[in-house]
Amino acid sequence: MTASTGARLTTAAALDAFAAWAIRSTADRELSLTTASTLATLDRGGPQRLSDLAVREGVTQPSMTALVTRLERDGLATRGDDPTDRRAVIVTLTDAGREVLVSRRTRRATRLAALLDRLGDEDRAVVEAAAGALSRLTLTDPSRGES
Amino acid sequence: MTASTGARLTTAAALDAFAAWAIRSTADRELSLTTASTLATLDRGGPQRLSDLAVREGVTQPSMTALVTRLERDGLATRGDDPTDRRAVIVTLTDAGREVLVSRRTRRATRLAALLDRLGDEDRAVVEAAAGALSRLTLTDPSRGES
DNA sequence: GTCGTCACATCGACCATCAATATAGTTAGG
DNA sequence: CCTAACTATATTGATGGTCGATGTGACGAC
Repeated sequence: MTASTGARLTTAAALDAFAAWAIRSTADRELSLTTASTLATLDRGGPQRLSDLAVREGVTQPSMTALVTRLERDGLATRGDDPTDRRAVIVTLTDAGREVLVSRRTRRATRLAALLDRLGDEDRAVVEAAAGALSRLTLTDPSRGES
Repeated sequence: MTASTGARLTTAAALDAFAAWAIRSTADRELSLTTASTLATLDRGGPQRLSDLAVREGVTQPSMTALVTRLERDGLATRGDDPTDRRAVIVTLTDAGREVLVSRRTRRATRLAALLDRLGDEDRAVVEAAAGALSRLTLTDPSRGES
C-alpha cells in the first residue's frame, strides 16, 4: 500500500457520499437511474440490440426486455427487426424519448445547481475546477452509464 | 440571469452525470440507497422516531414502516417504545447494522478509488481538492442523506 | 370527557429487478 | 439437408421498494 492509497480511499469515500446525496436530493420519480441511463445510451450509440443494451447497462436480459417494454409503452423507444438476424430486436430511441432525456437533464442540473449555491466561493471554485475531470472520468468509462 | 449561472448549470450537469455514473458503476445489491441512507442517519443521529426518519429520508411513513420491518427482520435495527409517547416507535441501529454500514462504505470506496485511478495526475489532483468541498456540501444539507 | 390530531400499521396497487426456464431462430458438423 | 448446439428474446415466479388510502390507538386542549 503506497502512501497515497489512503488519501485516495478518503477521496473516493467523500465522492461516493456526495454521489448518493446528489442522487437522493434531486430524486426524480419520472425515470429510474437504469431507465435514464438506457435512454442516454441509445441517444449516444443509436439503435442497438436489446441484449447489447442489457450488457451495457449491467442488467439481465429479462430486465432489459421489461424495461424496453415499458419504454415502448410510454412512447420513448421502439422495437424493430434486425434484417440480418431475425432473432434480434433493435431498440430505437424516439423523438419523445430524446425530449424526456433532455428535460430530465435540465431539471436535475437546475436542482443540483441550487444546492451548489450553498457552497462558499472558494469551495465552489474548486468544485467547478473538478467538474471537467469528473466528466472525463464518466466519459472514459468503457461501459459508460451517465444520466 | 447572471453571467455565472450558465457555468453553474454546466457544473451541476457534470456532477449529476458523475453521480449517476458513480452509483451505477459501484452498484451494490446488498442495500438500496434509501436503506443505506437510513442506516447512516441512525448511525449519526442515534435512535429516533420512525416518522422522523421518514421525513429525513424523504419517503412516506408507510415506506419507512416497511423499511424498518425489513431492517428488523435482517437484524440491522430494532423497534423500541418511547416512554414519553406510547404512539411512537423508536428505531435503534444494532451493532450488526453498524457493521454492515461500515463494510458497505469500505467496499464502495475501494471500488470507486479503483475507477479514480483512471484519471491523470492533474485531474486526480483537482478531484482530490474538491472532495472536501463536496463533503461539506453533503454534510451541511439540513435533510442530510449520505451513504 | 370529547374531539381533533398524531404516530404507526395495514392494505392494495404499482414498478423494477432477478434467476430460471421456455420459445423461436441461427449455424456448424456430418 | 438435418440435426444438435448455440443465441436472442420472452415468460414466469419471486423479492423488494414505493405510494395513497385507511384503520387503530394514544395524546392533548378545552
